[in-house]
Amino acid sequence: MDYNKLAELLFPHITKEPAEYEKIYPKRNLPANAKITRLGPSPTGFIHLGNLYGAFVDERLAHQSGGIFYLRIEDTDDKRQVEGAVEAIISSLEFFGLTFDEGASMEGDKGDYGPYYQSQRAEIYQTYVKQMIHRGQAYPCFCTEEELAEIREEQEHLKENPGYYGKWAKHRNLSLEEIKSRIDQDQSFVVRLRSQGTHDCAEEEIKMISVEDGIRGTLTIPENDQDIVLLKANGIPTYHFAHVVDDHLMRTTHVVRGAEWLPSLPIHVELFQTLDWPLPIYCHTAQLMKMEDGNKRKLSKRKDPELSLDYYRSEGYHPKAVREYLLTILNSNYEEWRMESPDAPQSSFEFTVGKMSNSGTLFDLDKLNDISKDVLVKIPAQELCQFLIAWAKSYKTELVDLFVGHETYLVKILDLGRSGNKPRKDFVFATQMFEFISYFYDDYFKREDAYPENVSTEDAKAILSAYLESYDHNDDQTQWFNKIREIATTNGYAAKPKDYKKNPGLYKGHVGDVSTVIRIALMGRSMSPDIWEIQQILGERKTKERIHEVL
RNA sequence: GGCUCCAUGGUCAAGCGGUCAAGACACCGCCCUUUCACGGCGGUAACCCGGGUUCGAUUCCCGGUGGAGUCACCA
Repeated sequence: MDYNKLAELLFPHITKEPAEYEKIYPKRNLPANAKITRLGPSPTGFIHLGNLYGAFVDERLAHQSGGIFYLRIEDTDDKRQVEGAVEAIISSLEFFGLTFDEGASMEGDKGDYGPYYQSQRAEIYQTYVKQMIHRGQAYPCFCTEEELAEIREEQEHLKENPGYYGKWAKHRNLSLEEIKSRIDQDQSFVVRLRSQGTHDCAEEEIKMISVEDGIRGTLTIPENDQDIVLLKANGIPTYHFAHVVDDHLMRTTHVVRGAEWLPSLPIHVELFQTLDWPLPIYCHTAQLMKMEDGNKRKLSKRKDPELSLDYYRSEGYHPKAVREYLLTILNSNYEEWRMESPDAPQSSFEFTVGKMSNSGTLFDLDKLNDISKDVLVKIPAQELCQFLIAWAKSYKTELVDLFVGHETYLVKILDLGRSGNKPRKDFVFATQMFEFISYFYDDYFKREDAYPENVSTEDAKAILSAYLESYDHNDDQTQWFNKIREIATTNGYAAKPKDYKKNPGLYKGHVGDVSTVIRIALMGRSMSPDIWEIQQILGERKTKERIHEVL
């Protein structure tokens, strides 16, 4: 077989030599230990927490080492393109604090190793494919979908491994004439790898290969024997081939990807070897799991829309909280570090791939919420106010007028009980925050809770009218509370909870019950920060009004 | 089904041949307290099973079992 002729027959339009690309995309001029990582999303526009989790690893590895983190769009599947998806991905990641040094961006490609859209790199891939054909490392395959299905059926019948390999690879050894005639008939073809591996032997002879994984250590896997598709009929490469060519030419040093790629690692290893390129360091991350029917399951794009990044954005989780959570599940020593350095910026933590867990991590909303509380309590009210406004503008437009123009009011509310050495940790995410402070806004104020059981309706009225009567907006907190004690006493409630505990028979309840009545009249619920402070913000008129309403 | 990965409390997760087997979340109790939080103290709760190796295995090896992933002209 004259491979030279074959290569020309198949790719007459390709005139460049691989060496030219090597020159255009030289080794990067960076310090020896600088890591080059990339995120390669397919533009379905959907990106979930699991993607962010992986992206974080990329970002940390690159930026901690003075390397490069770039964005490459893996749009080799034309059936799955979604309009505006790239923008959505970029803005999502940006929101959560992930920035790229290079690659696809809102303003177009950035950097010297582009184009960064795989769909625009057809000529590059074909150049390498042509070279492989020329060397006898690849060949055209004209099998139709039906033929492939037949092969599979027969393999299933014979209980052999499915796939296109060895003796099943029907077009592996077509003659040049045969190929020529099929081309003349305009038959479409794919280009396949002529795999050097063979499983067509006794089990113990199957060659195993070892790969050092950054997270998992030494991986021992059987070598590849599949004649996988390199180039699809439309001239666009499959993921496997695009990955190898791109990560080589873009000089990626660390390939971070989910564990679902582990089974195809042998393919990639063979490709790198065939092309005689050094292997990048693979880091196969554990999958983020979800509990379903008592079993853990990998997060899925289709099945778990509630785990899309947009879900967290719309619920109003603060990006810093999400990052903090991700970091704690990403590196087992992060939490410990955080306890020792509660105020250090996240970026000063030294992230290491070796500290990553390699079993699936269950996504834990409780934990996220808890972490979120700790994160939010440290954010100044002023900043929280801006955060709430930005959130409302995107996801809750009816609240915008409530906030904008009344920032001072909002800031006061958000700052309630947060000073001192035991600040309240009431806030978790925007939706919840607004719910929590909603009683400050008449349109959203509602009375939900009932008076305590030990307080009769008559007593409640008596307490409230006495409260209204003695109310002086200028009282300081102590004066105000002394009045409450008086009201408690005159109505048969203990002025101090301890008195009540000592002699429960002497009282109907204690001062706490009295304040609860007032609290419910004012806020509509039995849980809230300090009543006096709330009244100061609410103002005298509104305070009195609300008491009046229930009398 | 083949292949691969994984296996410590409900969840996340330290551990790397000898520990009373950390810690965090959740849960429960107590304290603080005018409510709810916050905070403090305490509590319930774990090494999948069976063989080895060893003076000694959660830790190393083998075999089960269980879970997950993957077997496309999708990534």
